[in-house]
Parts: sequence; structure tokens; C-alpha cells
Amino acid sequence: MIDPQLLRTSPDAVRASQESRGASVAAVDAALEADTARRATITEFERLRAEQNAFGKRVAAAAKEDKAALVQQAQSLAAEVKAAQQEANEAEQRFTEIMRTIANVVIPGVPAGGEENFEVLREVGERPQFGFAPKDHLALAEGLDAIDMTRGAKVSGARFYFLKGVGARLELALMSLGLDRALEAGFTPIIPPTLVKPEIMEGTGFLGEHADEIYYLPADDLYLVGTSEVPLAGLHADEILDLSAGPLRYAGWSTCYRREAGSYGKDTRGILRVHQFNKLEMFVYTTPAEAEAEHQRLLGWQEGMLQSLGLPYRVIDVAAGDLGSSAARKFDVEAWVPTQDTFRELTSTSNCTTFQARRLGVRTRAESGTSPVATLNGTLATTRWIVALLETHQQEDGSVLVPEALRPYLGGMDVLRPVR
RNA sequence: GGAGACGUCGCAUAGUCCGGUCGAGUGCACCACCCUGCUAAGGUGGAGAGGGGUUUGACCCCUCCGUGGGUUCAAAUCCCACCGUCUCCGCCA
Repeated sequence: MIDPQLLRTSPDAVRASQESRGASVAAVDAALEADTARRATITEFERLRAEQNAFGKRVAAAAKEDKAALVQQAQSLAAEVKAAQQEANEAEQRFTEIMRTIANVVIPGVPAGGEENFEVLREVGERPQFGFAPKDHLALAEGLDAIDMTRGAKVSGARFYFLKGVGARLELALMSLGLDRALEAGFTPIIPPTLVKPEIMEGTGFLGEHADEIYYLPADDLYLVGTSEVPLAGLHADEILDLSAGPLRYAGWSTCYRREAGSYGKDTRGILRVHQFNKLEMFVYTTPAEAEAEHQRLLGWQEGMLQSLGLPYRVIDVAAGDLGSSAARKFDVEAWVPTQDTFRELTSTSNCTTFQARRLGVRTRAESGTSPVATLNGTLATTRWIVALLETHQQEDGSVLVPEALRPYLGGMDVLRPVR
């Protein structure tokens, strides 16, 4: 939810933001109109209610014999109040509905346009040169007996898999490395619930355009999370946070579930795009003033991970039209995937400014009263990283060199050797 | 799954039986000031959240007692449903 105050005082800023996303500009005017209507009905209801309250006191204080007459008068007033209240409620609801369709106001500098209009901020590291035909991650993993797609499909269907042997260890090692880095940076580790209530899913902004992506359990009215961002954003819902000692930083490890509806036939080979994977996610609550600086820090920690793992990458500033509705800016770090001859997203970090927090009621104390905090999130490691890791560090015989940073987490192993 | 108890403005509690004086009391913690010869004690006062209005005044009004409905002129209080917590029993990893 955007700031209603901003909508009122500078609707042009909101219009410009919607424009750069390719989203509805008309929604801004509809929201303004609904706001005016809402305030008018609220004022009317409150006027009548005040009258009723005053009347109630007279009834209570009246002598017994006068009461009956007074009560009769009060009855018609009560009916009026009820009607006015309903009108006010409806107007409020209309306003909220329209407001929900307006995406977060993008930060100046974010490139306008759609998916292909991203801006490359930098490219880091040397792309590997092979003196042989590189194998793709699945071929390598099968040689290492690290991934079993066939049996994953047998047990759970397409886009499911078993991580096995060094595959399983590799994932745990990645998560552990990421967690240790997060701990060094002062994050609090968290293992959150992965089933959440509708209002939490709604509050994080995922029930809008991502609704098709989400697994839902109707018998229990619970949603499976696609990222621990969801429970981490819900963690402090409806709370007033004390940020005087600095931001609250959480590193959440969880399994993530995605339906991948609408991506049929895309990335069908291996574990690049799957229904279930693990992810270590950074999530930060901070002040709006600190948000952009924190965003850069999150990006820095992400780049540090890729650098430690010897993965060449580029950083892109995602275009406005490709941002989620909650994000005001998003940076993706994409690793080079040799057999695809392209960069693929390994991490993503979003600055949601106060958008999520306003929906979820996460506030902090301000000079006068409270004000919503800013929330940010960013990936520190996921199952997908195995793809880039295997392909980048492969050798001609199908073995894979283990980057030094990862060795302590693999019992000192410096090379993964094929078993077949 | 069965039975029972409970849910009050940070925490702990009073109030609910019997609707209006609850515009929610008290203790602790908190903030400001005062007093006092020490990191103590005492005194005075203040202090919640959301929203609307506004002559923009430190002012006025509305809403909030787990959530949502209902009854009533009037609900923390009565009725219904739901959610959550705790205890006991049963079942199970």
C-alpha cells in the first residue's frame, strides 16, 4: 500500500511511477476520488455518532418516567447512524480496494519499461574458457550422482528432484557458508514456518500478480511460501519496532515452493526452475531514510558470496515494469552459465520502502506518533547456485573443483569426482 | 479427537454474574519535574493505537477490551461463530 498522504499531496509522483511501470495511471485518479468520498462519508457518520453518544447520556441520566419517550426518539437516530456507518464502511472498502491495485512508487533512477529494459550496472569476474565442450549442470550432476531427476518425477512429478550424495552436501555447504557470512554481518538466523495464513500472504503482496504461483491448502486455508520473505515480513506484523539500535536483520532459511504456472516448457532440464528448493534469505527492517543505503549493503553481501565462490556475474537494475508490486527498486545478481551462454539470476534484492510495512502494520516510533518502517529482502544462497557452481568449475573429466570458501563445509574436499 | 479454563490500552491484573456512573481502575516498567548526601527511597504530573475535522491551537470528534457478526436507545459486560493460549484425557510420530 502506498502512502495515502503522498497520493493526496503529490499525485503526479504516483502517476509517473505507474507510467514507468506500464501500470494503470487511471487508478491514481480513481483512488483520489475514492479518498474524497471516503472522507466525506466518515465525517457524516462521525457527526451522527457523536449526536447519538450525547443522546445516550441523556437517556441514562433521565428520570424513569421520561425514559420511554427519549428511547423512542433515540431509535430513529440509531437507524440513521447504522446507515451512515454502513456507507462509511463501504466507501472505506472501495478506497482500500483501489489503493491495493497501485504498485509501490519506484525510486528515481530505476529504468522505465519492461523485462528487457534492465540496466547493467557492472560485470565482475572472468567468464571461464574451456578447452573442451563443457557439460551442462545436469550431465555433470548425473556423473557425480548428485541429482536424480528421474526418480524425482516418479515420486512427485515434473520439476521435482532428489539431491543426493555430494549434491545434498553441496546445498548444505552453500547454505552454511551463507549463514556464516550473515552471522558475521550481524544477522539473526531464523527458520520460519513455510505455511502461512491468507492475510500474511496478502500483506506481503504475493496474492496479487503472483497468485498463480502459489500453492494453497484449502482444507486448512494456508499457503505454502515461495520465499521466506513472506514469514519474515509477517514476523513483526502489527508491531511497533524499536530501531534506535539499528536495523533488525534476519537471515531466514527455508524450503520454497513455486507452482511455476505459465512457465511450461521453460528451463525444463535440471534444477534451474523447480517446484521446491531451499533458500537463505536476508530480510531487514529499517528506517525509510536508511533503506537505500541498506539496499546497497544487501547487494554487497550477495556479491561477496558469488566472488567467494569464483562465479562471474553481472548486476542489473531491474526495470520498473519488471518489479514486483511491493518493490520500489530491485537489483538482480546474475551468474554466467556457460552452457547457456548467458547470465541467469542467482540473487535478487528488493527495497520495498514502506509499502509492505504499511500493509502489515509494522511501524516504529517517530517524532509524533508512529510511522511505517522500510523492509528489504535479498537472496544469500539457493539451490540454483549449484547450477552455476558445477558448470563454472568443471574440468574435462567431469570432475568439479570446489572453491576454497566452500571446502570447510565439505569436509575439506577440494574436488568432486564423477562416480560413473 | 474429547473435556474444561482463559483472552482487557508494554507486562501483570480489577471490571463481565446484574448493560448506562468504564470517557476502562490498580501495580510494575517507562518519561518529565520536584525532593533527598551517594546506581536507593519518596512526591507530583505525563504517557496507548487507528482514523476524521480543523480558524493548523499543546483544539474538537469518531473508533479500538482476541477476531467477526448479532441483540439494544446504549455492549469490555448479553447471544452466536471463529481464532489463539493453557490444563487434563485419548491417539500418534
